[in-house]
Amino acid sequence: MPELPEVQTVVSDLQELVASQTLEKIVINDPKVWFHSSLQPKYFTGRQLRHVDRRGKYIVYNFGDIHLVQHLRMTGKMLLSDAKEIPHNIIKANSLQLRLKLIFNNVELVFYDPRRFGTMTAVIDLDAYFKSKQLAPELYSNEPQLALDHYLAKVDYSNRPIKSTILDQSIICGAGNIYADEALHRAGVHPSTPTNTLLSSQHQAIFAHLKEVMREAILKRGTSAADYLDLNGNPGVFKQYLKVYKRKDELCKTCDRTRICRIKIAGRSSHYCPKCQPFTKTND
DNA sequence: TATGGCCTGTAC
DNA sequence: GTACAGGCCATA
Repeated sequence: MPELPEVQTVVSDLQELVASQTLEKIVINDPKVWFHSSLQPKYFTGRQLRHVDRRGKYIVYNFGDIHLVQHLRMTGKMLLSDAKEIPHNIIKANSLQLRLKLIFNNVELVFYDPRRFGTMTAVIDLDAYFKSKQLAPELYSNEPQLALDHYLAKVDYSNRPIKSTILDQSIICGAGNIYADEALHRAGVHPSTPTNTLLSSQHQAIFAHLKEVMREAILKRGTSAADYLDLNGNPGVFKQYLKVYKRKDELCKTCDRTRICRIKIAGRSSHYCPKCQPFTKTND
C-alpha cells in the first residue's frame, strides 16, 4: 500500500511530468471520489499546475490559490493513461474503479483504484486543511528536530501498543503497516510493547529507524507488496529488503534461526521476530 | 481510545 | 463460500 516512500515516488514523478502544465479538464467518473461541498472540478479548468508536493501520505497539486489534495489509501494508483497496467476492460466498461482523469495539455493521468477508498479533495486553505487533520511534522523537512521533539513529547502519555502509536499520523506521520513493522524490527522492539514503558533511548531508536528505512525505500522507489505501482505501472523494488513484513513463518534475516511471527494489533497484522524483538517491559 | 465501516480482489 | 488486506474517519 502506498506509504510515505511510495507517495514520495509518485510525487517526484508527477513533479517532473506535469509541473507547469495547464490542467485542461478533470473528468470525474466515480462521484464518490470528489470531496468538496462547493468547489467543483470545472473550477480547476485552464489553471496552471505550479508544483506537486507531499504532506504525510497526501499528494498536493498546487494551482496557486487552489489545490487538489489526493489520498491513495490502499489500492489507489496514479497512472499515465496509456500505461499498459490499466486493465483494458476497466477502461472500456467505464468502471467506477477508474475514478477520475486529470487531462493536462501534454499528459493524461488516471486515478485508478479497485477498492475505491481513495479521495481527491479541492482545498483552498491548505494550512487549515492539514491542521484539521492534525498531522505530525514532516520527517524530512528543513527542521528535522521538530518531528522528533513532537514525537517524544507525545509518547509518554499512552499505554497503547507501540505499533498503534507509530501508525498514528498525529504522532509521527508517513508510516503505514509495512514500515512500522520494519522499523520496530530494526529497533528490536516488540510491536505490543506499551508505548509509555519504552525508554527515551528506545523511542529515539524507533524514530531514527523509521526515518532510515523509509529513506532507503524512497531510493528503491517504494515497496510493491501487493498493489502499488508508479505512474508508468512499474513496481517499487524495496520488497526484497523487507525483513519481517509479510514474511510469516520465514526465517528472520537478522538472527537467521527464528521464524517470523504474525499477530493482530489494533486490527492490523504485525510481523516480528520473537528473538530479535522480545516482549519486555523495560521500566515501570 | 478502541472499534466498525468503507470497498473489492485475492487466498484459503 | 468466507476471511482477509489496511488508511482514515465517524462513532461510542
